[in-house]
Parts: sequence; structure tokens; C-alpha cells
Amino acid sequence: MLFEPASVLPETIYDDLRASIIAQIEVPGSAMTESAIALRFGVARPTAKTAIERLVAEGLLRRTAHHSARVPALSRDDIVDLYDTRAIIESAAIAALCAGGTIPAEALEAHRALLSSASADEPFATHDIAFHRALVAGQPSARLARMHALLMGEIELCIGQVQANHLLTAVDVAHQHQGILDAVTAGDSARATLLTHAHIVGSRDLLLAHVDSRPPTDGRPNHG
Amino acid sequence: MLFEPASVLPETIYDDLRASIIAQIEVPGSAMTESAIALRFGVARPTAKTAIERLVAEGLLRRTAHHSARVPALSRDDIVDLYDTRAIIESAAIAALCAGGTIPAEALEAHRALLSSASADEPFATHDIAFHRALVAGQPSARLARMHALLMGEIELCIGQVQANHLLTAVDVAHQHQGILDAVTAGDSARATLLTHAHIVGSRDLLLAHVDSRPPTDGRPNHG
DNA sequence: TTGCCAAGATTGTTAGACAACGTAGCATAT
DNA sequence: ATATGCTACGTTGTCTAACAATCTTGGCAA
Repeated sequence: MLFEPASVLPETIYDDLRASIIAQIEVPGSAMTESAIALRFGVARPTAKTAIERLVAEGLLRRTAHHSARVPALSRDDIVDLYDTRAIIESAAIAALCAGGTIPAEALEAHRALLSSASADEPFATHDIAFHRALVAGQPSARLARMHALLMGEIELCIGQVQANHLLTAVDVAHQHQGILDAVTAGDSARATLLTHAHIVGSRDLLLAHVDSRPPTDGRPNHG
Repeated sequence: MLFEPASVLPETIYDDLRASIIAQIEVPGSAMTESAIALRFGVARPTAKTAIERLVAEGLLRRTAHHSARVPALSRDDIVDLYDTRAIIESAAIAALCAGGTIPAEALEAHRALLSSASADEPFATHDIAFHRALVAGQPSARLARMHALLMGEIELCIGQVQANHLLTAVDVAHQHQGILDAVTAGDSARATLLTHAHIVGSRDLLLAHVDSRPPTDGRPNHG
């Protein structure tokens, strides 16, 4: 993903598990043992192991030595940290993109897809994420793109919640995206940075308000 | 490192190889095959493989499918990208540190060690790096610290060169560090951010001037 | 109730093997 | 002599099977 898809078989398992986690088919806290994954996909345990290790490296699973990997339940602090760091990285990336002044084709495509899913009232999280990924990928710094990719795994967990609970509509998101695109096209770096920051912090606050309104399903915040 | 040392044996190999690469015992371009590493450390090939994969993830090795991992020769563009991204991340981290207003104990310790190596005219790159790592680690955002750790692997490659060629003295570095510490202690976020940025960009420019003054060992800039 | 011990579960590590892929060198044809 | 295609080798990708080390859990005894 960041560098090379080293292999295809673990890649398949990785993709499948990743989708399961983000779609919250695997509830937070549930354990994923190497053996179980291996059995489920009909592969050897080491193969399942590499897939799990990739998800751990990406922050989508957590584990300690000799313990099963578990789907993390993001705390309020995690969400704040995640979005704030993302705002730093992505604002810098948009600023770098302004220097070039051209919008990547993939970003425009994702933007159109988002608009069409808005009128069809379909799930739009995928297109939202694709848009942001494309913008950052189109900017010249490879390291900044790498940082962003590392963050987006966990961010997808959050965006999935934003969409599932209808905290934002596709129209809202598309409108904010349009503003960013306009600023970049105009070469207005300050405005583009500001809008990007506001876009991200806005999503963060909506998600936080939602989390605060409904305390965690389990009443043990100080555990393990 | 970032999350958990999953295992001890690959960790040992990883540490050893990492040190070899940063000390430039392994010259850029040299190949490291899985079998060779396995033989050298007396372990199975998969064990060597995991160590190599960690180094690849950190940017200290590069490889493509069915090719040996190779120590990268950082290009001029790589150096610029690396330092500029580092400036973004680390400036943000120092700003976050100012909110707390307290200097981590490890940072002070590294600072003292740097001063003492200045008077003894010893290698100081280790303490320089430890100082920056400690400052970022002492700041509250776990994700920002993760980004920084990912960057520091390749940065160490550069700092090794700065020291080997005496582009900066330990006294210079310590003086700049002192300024950053003072600004953080005073809670002057703007000044701390500015000094951090200048410190990093200054190192970058020294290294670039050095690289420009002596063209690459091999006369093929447009290759691969 | 508390502490200890043993069994089960899980991961860490290894050995060995075969398959897939890339490269270099050789043989052949022009 | 040169260019082209093929073959053999080196390297990584992936798998199976097994043993070792470690953590947790349950039962038993004081």
C-alpha cells in the first residue's frame, strides 16, 4: 500500500478483514486469533499472521505479545488526537498542492462520485475518503503522503461512524470539498489551508458531540 | 517501537541491521538478501524476512517484489522532502508541548549529554536525535509521535552525514536546542515553533550545500 | 477467601519445500 | 559480428507442520 503489495494472498485477507473492521462487522473489543483467521480463509497460520500484522501496523487492530489481536474501541481522546493530527498533515498537504495549482484527476473523479451518491442517497464515505486521499497523493511530498496514509486507516473507522449516524450529508461534504477545490485552483494557499482545517475540525466536533451524547456501550472506561 | 516489540528475535536482528545501515557500514546500493541475513544471524529465513520488512516499512531499506532489499541512496529531493516534512511534524509537536509547558526529563538528559560530548569532541548525533525524540514523545499526541518516529529512521541517515562531514558542531546544535527549550519553558509557542523550524531547515541547507558541492559518487543521476 | 498449580489457548519461531518471477549468460540464427 | 530467444540460476513468495515460550483460566488446597 505505502510501497509495494508484497504478496497477493495475504493482501486478499488483509482487504477482507479491513473492510469487515471498517464496516463494523467486527465489533470493537472482539478478538481475532491467527488460527481463526487462517481457518476462515483456508490458509496457513503464518499467512493470516502477516495480514493481521499489517492491520496492526495501520492501527486497525491492536495486540500485545502472546495475546489475540483486537479491534480497538476508539476513545474520545483517540478521536481528538486522530482528527487534530490529520488536520495538521492534510492542511500542509493542501498547501503544497496549491504550489502546483492543479487538481489531481482522481480527486475530481471522487468529487463527482460523491455528488452523484448525494442525489441517490447512497453511502458516500468511500468517495469522501477517496477524495482526500487523491488530494494528498497529488501533492509532491512522498513522506507527507506516507504520514497521511498511516493516519487514514483509523480515520476510516471514524468516518464510518459519521456516515452510519447521518451526522453529515453527502451534500454538506461535497459543498465543503468544492470550496477547497476552488481555493486550490485559485492558488489561494491560505484559504485552502483554512478550509481544509475547518472541514476536518468540523467533522471531528460532530463526531465528538455524537459520542458524548451516547456514553460507551460498556461502563468500564478504566479497564486493561 | 511504535506499538509493541512483537518478538525478540527479529527485534535483535532489526536493531543490528538498523545500526549497520545508519553507521553506513552497509554502503548505499548494497543488496541484503533474506538468505544472507538468515545465515549471518543463524536464524530461519522467515525470521530474517520480518526484520527486513520492518526496515523497509521504516524507509531504511527499499525493495521491489522478487528483488533483494537494498540500502537506499538518498537523493537531493529525498533530503529536501525528508527535512521539510520533519519541520512540519516537529514544529506541530513543539507547539503541542508548549501547551503543557514542561520539558520531558529525557530531553534534558539528552541535552546535557550533548553538551558534554561537545567539550569532549565526541560523536554527538545520538544525543541530538535523542533530544528531538524525547521532545516529541513528551507531547500528548500519540499519532504525531508515531509520524515523527516513522520519519526519524531516514533522518538518522542524514544526521549521520551531517556529523561525519562536520557540517555542524555539537556546540552549535546545543545552542539551538537551548533556545527551543527556553521558548517552551516560557510558554512562547510561536517562538518555539519558529526556532524549531529554523533549526531543522538550517540543518537541511547545510547538508544540501554539502551534497551539491560534491556530486554523487556515481555519475548517473537519471537512472532507475 | 486466598494462594498455588496445572492445563488449555495463543503466539513466537523454526525447518523444509515448492512455485513464481527476473536476470544473466549461452546458443543460435541472421 | 550482432541480435534474438531460451535456459539455468538466484531470489523472493507462500505453504505446511511442528515445537517452544508465554499468558490466562480454572480447580484445588490451606
